[in-house]
Amino acid sequence: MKADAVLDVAMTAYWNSDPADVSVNAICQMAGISKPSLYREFGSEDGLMRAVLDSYAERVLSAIFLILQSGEGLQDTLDALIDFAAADPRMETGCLFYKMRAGKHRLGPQTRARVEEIDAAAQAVYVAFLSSCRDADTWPERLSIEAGARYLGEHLALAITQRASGEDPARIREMMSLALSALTRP
Amino acid sequence: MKADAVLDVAMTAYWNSDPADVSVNAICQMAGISKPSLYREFGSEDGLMRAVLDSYAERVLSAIFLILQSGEGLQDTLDALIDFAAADPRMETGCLFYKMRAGKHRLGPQTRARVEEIDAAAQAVYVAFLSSCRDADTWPERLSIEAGARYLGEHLALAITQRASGEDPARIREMMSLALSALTRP
DNA sequence: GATATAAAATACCATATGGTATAAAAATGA
DNA sequence: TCATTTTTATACCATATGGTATTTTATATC
Repeated sequence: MKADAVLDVAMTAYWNSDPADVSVNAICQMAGISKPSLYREFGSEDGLMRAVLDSYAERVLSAIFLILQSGEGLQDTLDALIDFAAADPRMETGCLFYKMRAGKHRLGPQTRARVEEIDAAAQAVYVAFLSSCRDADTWPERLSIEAGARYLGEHLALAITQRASGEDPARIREMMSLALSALTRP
Repeated sequence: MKADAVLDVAMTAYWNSDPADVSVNAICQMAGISKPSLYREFGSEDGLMRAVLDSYAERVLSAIFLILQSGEGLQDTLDALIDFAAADPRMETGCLFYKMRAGKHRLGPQTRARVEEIDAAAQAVYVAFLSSCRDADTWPERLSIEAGARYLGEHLALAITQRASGEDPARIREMMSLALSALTRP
């Protein structure tokens, strides 16, 4: 059994339920490998989670960053983000990164550090996006780019997290549209 | 040791960290009672949590409902809510109810049922509040009262949850103000 | 004061967790 | 073909969990 296959199994398991609710034993069983094999490959549960998060980041989070860098103007890009959060099938069971972030205190040191790195990277991407294409006419006065970026990030997380809890996509779309309209209304 | 004192100890423990991270053993130790005593009083961990949630609801959640029923107009009441979420010292470590709701799948049946009851009650209170004092001029067109109520509830939860994770109160206030401005802007 | 009764504390059980030592098996070398 | 080394799997360990049976302690009654 190759390490990539184990990573895949662990990722879908963590992703479909919650990292805190999936044990190492369960992953070994699902992947059909023994615990010593897993520990030789990843060192610890923390090491496994960190590897899963890395793999997840480049396979999924990059999709969000791509939307932000495609650059079709503020309103269109926000609409694309809303589409992604409320309708993309990949987010049907939520976002593994947000799940990890929500239970950050339960993570091991490696995984927690990666979560914080990714969080900072995402914030930087939001800032770059907003400063590249915000419209001075519709942007709220006295709202800094940084604050707008945090606002955007929080609402993306909120929408996708609601997705994981089975909320109606139409409602999620309505909520997120309403929230983000604060960034494009004069 | 009286049952009320145990309830108090359990409530602050659950509240300051997270219901999922506090064991029955730890509560017994903190309260200075034995496990059999606790189990005789509350039957199970689920029973204890349900009792704690009931006690919490009448001691804390009622404060939110009071703000909504005091009726000073839409904008003023929303400001009072923002104040409560971002600055009230009782919310410094977050809201126990929201913590339970966020980890709903980890709760026992009694507690989970209570969480859903309280959730529905809160939504009803928001609806009553909004329909009593919304201003047809500033209320967004094509936004139902129910959707507005959900929006309000979600942002209250978001703000208080951010409070629990140590976010800067000033930032929380800024975010929540921005979000709720969607309900009072023409 | 002796005894019956209610309360509480200790000790315990079954289970699950993350993690590892040891025994079995397979592959590799001669 | 036999010996050596490396990989794999079984069995195990220490710990923590929710929950109880049993023993000890205190209380009340006679």
